[in-house]
Amino acid sequence: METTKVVHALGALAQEYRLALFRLLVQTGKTGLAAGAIAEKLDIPNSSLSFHLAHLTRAGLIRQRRQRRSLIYTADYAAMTALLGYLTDNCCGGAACDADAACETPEERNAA
Amino acid sequence: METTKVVHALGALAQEYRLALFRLLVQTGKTGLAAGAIAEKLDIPNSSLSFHLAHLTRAGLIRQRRQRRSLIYTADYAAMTALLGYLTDNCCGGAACDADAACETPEERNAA
DNA sequence: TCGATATTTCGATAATAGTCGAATTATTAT
DNA sequence: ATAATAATTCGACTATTATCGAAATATCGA
Repeated sequence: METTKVVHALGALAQEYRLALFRLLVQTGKTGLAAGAIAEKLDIPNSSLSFHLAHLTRAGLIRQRRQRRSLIYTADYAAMTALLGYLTDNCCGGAACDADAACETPEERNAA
Repeated sequence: METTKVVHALGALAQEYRLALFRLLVQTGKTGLAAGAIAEKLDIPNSSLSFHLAHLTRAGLIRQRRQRRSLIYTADYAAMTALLGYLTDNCCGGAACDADAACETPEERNAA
């Protein structure tokens, strides 16, 4: 993953609404959610949501498909895996940030 | 790690110079680098670098210490580990993005 | 203390990001 | 075809980000 893509992906997630939106889609899984349903869940105007959806799409983190009148959005897990891969490979390296630490369970992480 | 902090950390890394800067500090390890040395390596004016250093510091990703006349900057590995922990816990979940995938070696990741 | 060195802060400017109502486009049901 | 529904694009605005020279601050050596 080249750094330009990484910067775009990080920028796409670096906003409250977009991070919440992406988490929502990750939780929802491959069935995805329609734009309208997302706008309702996040309590945000449609036009604002469109802006953020476009941002995440440009960054390659989410995908769009049509289902009847609705546009369904889903998280692109592969893109997220690639981003995490880049970060662990290039932005980690200290003793506290090696492969084992990255693979701790959430419980182990909280205990640290 | 609360989402506000996550957003700030992601935003701090979501810029070419800052990502390069953070990677540089990660590579350098706990000995760190003086601001001047960083400016030289990244070929960026001192005042611009200061702006980016402040940004990363505010986000809690780097630390500063004084050594004679120089300010030495180091990566905060724990902060990065916490960020990666949040992302793997909250922004992953699909079959292609589970704990095993996150713990693949770089070689395994490239092969996928 | 005085000059030299290291870095930050200030100030001005250009560019980008975020917000949201209104208008527009696309799709479907009747 | 036409009305209803779903979502995007447009436009106008405000706020934040990025850039960099010049001035200010802090530390050290002689």
